[in-house]
Amino acid sequence: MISGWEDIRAEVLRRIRVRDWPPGALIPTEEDLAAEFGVARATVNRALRELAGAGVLERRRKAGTRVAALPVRKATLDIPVIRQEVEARGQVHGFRLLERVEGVPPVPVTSRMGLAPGTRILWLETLHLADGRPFVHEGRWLNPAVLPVPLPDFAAVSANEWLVAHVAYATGDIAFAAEGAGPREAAVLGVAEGTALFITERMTWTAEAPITYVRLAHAPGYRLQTMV
Amino acid sequence: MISGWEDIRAEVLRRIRVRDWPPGALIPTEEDLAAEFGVARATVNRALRELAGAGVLERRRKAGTRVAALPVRKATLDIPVIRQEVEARGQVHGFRLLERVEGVPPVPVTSRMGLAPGTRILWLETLHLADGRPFVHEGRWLNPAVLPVPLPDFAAVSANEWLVAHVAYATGDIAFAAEGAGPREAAVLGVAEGTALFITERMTWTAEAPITYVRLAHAPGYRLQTMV
DNA sequence: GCGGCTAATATGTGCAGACATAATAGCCTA
DNA sequence: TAGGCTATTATGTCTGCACATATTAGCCGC
Repeated sequence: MISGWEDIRAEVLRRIRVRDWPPGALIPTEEDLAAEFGVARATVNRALRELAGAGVLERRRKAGTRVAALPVRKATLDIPVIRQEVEARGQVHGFRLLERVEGVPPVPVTSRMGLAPGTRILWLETLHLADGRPFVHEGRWLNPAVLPVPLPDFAAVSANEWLVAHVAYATGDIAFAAEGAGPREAAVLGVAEGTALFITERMTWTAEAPITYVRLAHAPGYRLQTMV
Repeated sequence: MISGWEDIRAEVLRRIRVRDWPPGALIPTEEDLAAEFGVARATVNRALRELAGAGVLERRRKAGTRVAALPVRKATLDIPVIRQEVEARGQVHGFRLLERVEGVPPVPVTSRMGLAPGTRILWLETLHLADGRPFVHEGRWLNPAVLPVPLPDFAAVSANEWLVAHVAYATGDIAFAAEGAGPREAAVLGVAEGTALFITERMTWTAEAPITYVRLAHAPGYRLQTMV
């Protein structure tokens, strides 16, 4: 017996998968489906809206709902705090603050952060450990102009966790790439120079000003995984 | 004037960002908010549900809704078909089928696909081009047992696009990693051996049987980007 | 036949009310 | 005091109705 929007979502997905409704096909209207399943239109709407959000359906007013021809798979990733990530593997998290200085970031960073050239901001370099072994090398530029004072001792509290607890973040973007280890990363992570490393880059903003730019270089073997 | 669930979502987000409601804090109940904004509870529910889905709020029955203390950023990635990805850059997509043979995949692949050891399946090796230059090296194991016959000429039509159009996919998972280029990848992509490459691995299943396992090795410079 | 206006239509969103469900807080008993 | 049961409560979901909005199909005039 079908009832509830999750049942309807499952049934619609089943019909798409067994090709009752092949890619590109127009499916019945919400009203028709509601009548067929014996539920209210709002319930069908909820189910179809979810499937459209997942990229399985394409909906347009008046035009109707059709099965996505080239399903742009929308994968959702959980980007946890590093400590949680390590602990989720059953390992013990630790970190060492390697450097804390003020300076002028390189041009690509200033431009991406939208800072005036020559602005001096805070640089933190941290090595995260899992069970005592190098896990991630973190390089972070922090804009002190938007931070509450006093700043903590970043050797005792991870910058990431202090920020989420004390700064009103707004938006950001994340990028992933693969790069060969530079001399500094190689030395800190204990790998040969040029070793392929998984890189995560994050920019965070308040409504107006940049908060922080982070570059994470993950130790070899790191994988970012998703379920679709 | 606030009305409509998107306005409410924005207002709640604003209060979180300006720390009216700091991380970990309990926010008013749906009923209270509905009264405050002069809307129906369903409207508030829609707004709060969206924010919970984005990882900004945590909701539990009876316990109420609280601002996520460690916001597990949920990033959504669009995983398009390679042709679309190339065309979105304003480049011309092309591809060359390098190899098509039947064989027994290596053990890690058979086990991940859940195939009996020794099963012979189809292997396709393809090089995707953007404006004529190497873009992605694709290695693909295909389970012919679940494919409709006749199989097409994969030199003329990309395996990926033929599959989405002709096979009832069901689920899959995606993983990203960084690896040094092997001899084959280096030769095909025109880079030095050991060059850091961005790797995408995809497994696709019908309800019961594995369909395909793909490994994509992206040419240097590739970035996977997200907006949060 | 062509261009533009209009009416029809499917989805988007809203409301008020209802019942379901999970999880806590507090009570009651041993 | 500890343990378990129960009432309470906030969210989860559903219904039936209504109106808004985008977009298409078709009509109409030229």
